Amino acid sequence: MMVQECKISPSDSAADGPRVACCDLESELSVELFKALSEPNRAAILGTLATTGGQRTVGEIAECCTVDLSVVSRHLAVLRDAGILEAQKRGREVRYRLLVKPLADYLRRLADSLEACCPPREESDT
Amino acid sequence: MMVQECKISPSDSAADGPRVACCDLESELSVELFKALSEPNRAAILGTLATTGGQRTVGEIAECCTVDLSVVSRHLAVLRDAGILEAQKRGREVRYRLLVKPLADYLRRLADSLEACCPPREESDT
DNA sequence: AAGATGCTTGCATGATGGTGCAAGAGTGCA
DNA sequence: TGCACTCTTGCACCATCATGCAAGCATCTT
Repeated sequence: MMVQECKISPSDSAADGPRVACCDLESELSVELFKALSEPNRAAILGTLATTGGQRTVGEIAECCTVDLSVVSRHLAVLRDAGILEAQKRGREVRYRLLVKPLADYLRRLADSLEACCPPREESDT
Repeated sequence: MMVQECKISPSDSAADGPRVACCDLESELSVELFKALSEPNRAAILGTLATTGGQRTVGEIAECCTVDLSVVSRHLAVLRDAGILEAQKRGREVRYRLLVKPLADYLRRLADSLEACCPPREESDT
């Protein structure tokens, strides 16, 4: 709740090239990130920030769900601490922005790690 | 807990080609999948199944964490209902297998949907 | 048939987490 | 300085969930 650092590790795979070792998987698995995405209202918030794009104030974001604004504020903090959102204070307002690239990169890196561990078997994997 | 169907929708993006619409994002966001991955022991189970590869019995999988075997059995059911694992009963044993390809495809599809909504801005996204 | 093995399920318990309300902190305006 | 506005935080409540133990179910062995 208090940690500011980005929980999604910077895409070192890009620096190291496309090679992904098998043992990387467990370290890649960000339980906190998944936990952040595992709540319906937080998913709605993420969807809102993705579709509207750019920065949005807490009040604007809160329109996407029926819960109290304080609840939305807390959800935003969770997403921010997970490294998915970035907060920027301007005057009284706090504008949140979805960190699209880091999140998308993380998802792809995780997919790569998975398949690096277990090469897909076309005949059995559905 | 009881549902057998795969919660990860079959990769229709592959059928429709690389085009991903923005409004797809919310439907792509599988809260149940993320919830399944948001528990440390389940993440360990997934890591074990990924690194060892192939099918593993419940007893074998249970060695990866310190909790009771019944707990592991329940975690496996959650992962199976989320569409990540496949169970196959053989005699007394039940062998679980990680569905690598569907999971990896889902993660990449989600990444594509995200960037389809919000084209990455190189100057601001870290 | 009887017992052993492998796994699942019912039940109770403790921990975690989402929620609303009220209060607080920070900022802008008159 | 006082007030309105925006957001965060403390607190209490309730729901969900992870866990261990015991019992149950299915299968294999003798």
